[in-house]
Amino acid sequence: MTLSCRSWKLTLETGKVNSGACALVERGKKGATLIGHSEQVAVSTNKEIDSQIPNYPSLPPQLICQLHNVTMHADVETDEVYAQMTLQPLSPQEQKDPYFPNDLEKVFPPLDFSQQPPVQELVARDLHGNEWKFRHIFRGQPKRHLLTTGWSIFVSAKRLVAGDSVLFIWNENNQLLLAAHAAATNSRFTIFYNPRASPSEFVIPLAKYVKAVYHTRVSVGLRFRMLFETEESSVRRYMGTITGISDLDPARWPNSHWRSLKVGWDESTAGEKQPRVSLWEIEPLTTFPMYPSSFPLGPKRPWPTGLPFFHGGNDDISLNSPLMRLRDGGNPAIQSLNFRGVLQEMRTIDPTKQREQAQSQQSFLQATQDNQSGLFVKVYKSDSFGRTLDMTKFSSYHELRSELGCLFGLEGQLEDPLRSGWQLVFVDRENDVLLVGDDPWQEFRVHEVLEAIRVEVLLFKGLFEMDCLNLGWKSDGFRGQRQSDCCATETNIMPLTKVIRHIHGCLQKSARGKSYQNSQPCSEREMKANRSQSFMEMKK
Amino acid sequence: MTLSCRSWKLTLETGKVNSGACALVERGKKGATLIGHSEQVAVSTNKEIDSQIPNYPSLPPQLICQLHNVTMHADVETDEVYAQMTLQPLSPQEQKDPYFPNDLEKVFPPLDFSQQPPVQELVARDLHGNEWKFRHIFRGQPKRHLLTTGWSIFVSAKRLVAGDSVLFIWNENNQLLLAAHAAATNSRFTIFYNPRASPSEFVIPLAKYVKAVYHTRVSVGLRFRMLFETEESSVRRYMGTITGISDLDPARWPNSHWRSLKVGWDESTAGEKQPRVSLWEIEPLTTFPMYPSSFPLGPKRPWPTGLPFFHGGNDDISLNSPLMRLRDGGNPAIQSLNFRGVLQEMRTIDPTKQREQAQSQQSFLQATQDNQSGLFVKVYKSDSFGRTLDMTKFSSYHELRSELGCLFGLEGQLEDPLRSGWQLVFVDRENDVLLVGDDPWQEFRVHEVLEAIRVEVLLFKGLFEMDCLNLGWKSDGFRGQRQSDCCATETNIMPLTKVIRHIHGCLQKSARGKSYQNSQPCSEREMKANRSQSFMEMKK
DNA sequence: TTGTTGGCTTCTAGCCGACAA
DNA sequence: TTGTCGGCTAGAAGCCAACAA
Repeated sequence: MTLSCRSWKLTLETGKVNSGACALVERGKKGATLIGHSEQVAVSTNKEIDSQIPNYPSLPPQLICQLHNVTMHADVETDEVYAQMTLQPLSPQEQKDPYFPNDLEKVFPPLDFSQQPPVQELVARDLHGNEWKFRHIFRGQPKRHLLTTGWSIFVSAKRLVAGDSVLFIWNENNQLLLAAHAAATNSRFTIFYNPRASPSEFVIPLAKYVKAVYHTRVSVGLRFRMLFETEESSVRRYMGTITGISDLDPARWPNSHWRSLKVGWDESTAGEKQPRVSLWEIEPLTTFPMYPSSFPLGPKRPWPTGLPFFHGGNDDISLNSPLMRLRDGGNPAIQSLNFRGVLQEMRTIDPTKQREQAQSQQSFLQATQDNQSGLFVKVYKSDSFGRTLDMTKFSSYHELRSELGCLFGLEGQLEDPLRSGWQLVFVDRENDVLLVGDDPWQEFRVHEVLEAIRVEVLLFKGLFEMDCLNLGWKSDGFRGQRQSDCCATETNIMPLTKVIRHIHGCLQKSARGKSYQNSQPCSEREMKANRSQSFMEMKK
Repeated sequence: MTLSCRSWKLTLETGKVNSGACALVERGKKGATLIGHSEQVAVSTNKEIDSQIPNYPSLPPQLICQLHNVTMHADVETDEVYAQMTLQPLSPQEQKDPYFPNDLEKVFPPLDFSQQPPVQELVARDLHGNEWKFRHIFRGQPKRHLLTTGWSIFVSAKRLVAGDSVLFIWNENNQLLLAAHAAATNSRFTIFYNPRASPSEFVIPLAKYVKAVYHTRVSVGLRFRMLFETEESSVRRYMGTITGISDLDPARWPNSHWRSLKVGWDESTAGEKQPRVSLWEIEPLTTFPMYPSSFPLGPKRPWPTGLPFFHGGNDDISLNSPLMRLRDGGNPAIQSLNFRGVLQEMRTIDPTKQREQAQSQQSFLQATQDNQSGLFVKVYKSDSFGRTLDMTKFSSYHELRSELGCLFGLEGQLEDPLRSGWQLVFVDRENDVLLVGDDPWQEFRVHEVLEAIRVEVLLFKGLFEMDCLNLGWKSDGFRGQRQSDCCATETNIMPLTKVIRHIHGCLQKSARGKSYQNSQPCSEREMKANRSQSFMEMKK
């Protein structure tokens, strides 16, 4: 279940799961993978008791969860029906789903290989911002990454932050490198949902979410239909037009698809209808490019923006809109990237500055369009200052690359990105990172550059540490139980282009996957056996 | 500062304390001991961001804290001024205050003295309900109580629940035995207060609180004055009448004095005034029995109901009203007890049952009053079922005791409570536990029994383990620092009557007190010195 | 009465490559 | 490729009575 974690009232499950009527089975069967979103029940109902919503500062906008249980309740005072749901974040293994790429990115901070063996202190952070330190070492035969020290403290303290099975690892530049979904024991949480308090659909199947978010192109002006249940439980269709696309709460929950569409309704009677809806609630009237369901998965797949693994949600740079713009299929290169890590490394400008820049750039573009003298964009090299470039001067990618190479002292290197490591990319107004060169030049110049106001062309050479850490929980830390090292997969240091190809490759081998298994705690009995054995040996 | 912990927006203080203007200095100087209360800012302001209020299930309604810092801020959007306060729970030592009895009760679960030395696993719980296990042993020369094992885990994990410096220890009957206020390091927390959002005074001096709560008799019908600040910052008096006394939120915060008075206002212009106020906000017009300030503290002092140490707040039985009913002074016996531990041992009935019982009893009393045939009350012995008793049959306490002794097989024992350990008490509708026998019989029979609907007479023989545990924090758990045992004072096992006399004694020696000192963490330097020393010795 | 110390023991937690699945 | 094991070690954590304040 993917949760757009707006304002869940999270309560830790204290005991056994209740059984009861499952009113939400129609939308997603118990045990099925679902997507859920929430409103602030408290604010809507003005009920004191509902407003005790904890604030997890680093909670990402999406968590992939499984629905375990739904029970229905009625408010004693108002008789309003509400649902209680038990959710459990999915492990990476469980997230293997035809709709998602299987291989989630695996990232480590860079190791100093001059040491033998290479060791580092790995600092991870949980949803509450607590720091957890682990010793990360690269040793063994064959060589492997191990997290040794740190588990016992983490495990013994973990019960205090029950519900936390996610660790985030950041590098020194505050980039999110890794999110380790650990085993789901003790991580269930319960949600209370009052359907009257939230105008939008609350729980929907994951399939519906994925189809809407990744396989539907929406844009301002798009006409759509939307179903509403009437008071008499019958269904009616209302027509409307998309008037805007933006995060409902960009500051707190950037990248949440939850009610990201501003809409206008055709009928005046629909005046009370909510002014914002979610992608999956509407039926677009133009059947614009959607993936045919028979279409093979693989290269044509865009990088899934909504994945929780790249949205820590606790830094300043927001990905304003997560909507993927799909291109024509068949192109083997992945053209659209929305990779927070990349993004952050490329833009170390603080938000205020960024906003100012966007504004000045907007007026600048406005001006240039008025006098038709040129089409200026700013270009940046990742380690130097930006420059202004008139796009009308160029008639091909080659010319552009050549000029940029001169400007930044990278003569020739842009022509061979795979070897040089320098890759020309641009960031559109939706903060998607796109490779320069895949679209025909004219289309790129006119469409891509003109379309967006905040187009920026960037030169980028980034090193990325990849591969997903396979973190299982350690044993439960009971006395006498053994704490063994935790093994993790290898760190790959590679330039952006390789990252892209790597992602590409990952998408292709979608069906195959590694096994994510949690370490089994050693039983008390076994431990005792071990002890008496060594005792016997000593006596000999 | 005593906090009626309604719905603080608690945020952990991450860094240094801000300095700034202290607008609240008029009401309580920085550093002074104050009492604060809060409303749900979120509900009042309808602001989403304010409603993220964590729910601490076991947070008692009062915490005694000290105000460290107040800074004023203004909301960026609305320009509303709000205050940020840094609070710190007081240690037992710091709580020594002329208004409070100095000797807080010291309680341990019973030790099995057949073992030599007696050892037990002590389970404590913090405000979040997390369990902490310690090894409790009684050894040394002279014998003393020590908590040995358990500190390192607690200390290393404590950072996760910063702000928690209170541990509660319960016995197997779910009685609160002990609340250990540990040293305040790392336990500061910050409160944001929006005065516009809460109609009631937010921060008031502790003295004002104590005077209002413990030394003022209020009752329904009482006329009072109350000051209001007008828009022009001048002051006006409004008149009103108390129309009810009840907890604002009996379920979540029983025993909070926060806005416990329902009031009606005289002037129609006062219509917008809040319908509930707190005790300390009003000036009663009848100067009904209040302690003259020169009156010696001691025997006449009722057991302070509002003390945090007996209100864990996380069980089902609520002390519905905390208002003390004061009797005439000069009687050396403490007549009013509101001792959660006592109460719980005596009433193991679950709340639903209790409610049913109260209802049936109500109708029963109604019926008997109609036909005037008797005055029936239920009597209970702590280890057997209740029986119904007609109070009109008795003409003296002696007859009542005699009959009860027969009923429960305690012939003669009720006459000598100090020796037998059996004490006749009753619980009034405010759940106060009162000794039977201190009022004249007629007054008792008519006034006490008839006054309340839910009068219950109980026989009680309870063993209480007393004396306050002197728990200091261990050193901060840094590697290389020594974790030494924690010493605690002795366990006293005594019957209820002795408990009462003990409390009595405690109240008398109000000024004298034991020292509650926290253990000082061993410094890194000292530790190193120690090590090198022993290393040198080894070399010799 | 109680905090601290020295000296001691216990044993967790950690470390490591081997090995097998 | 990765989970677990045996064997090992360092050092934290614990234990205790003595002592001093």
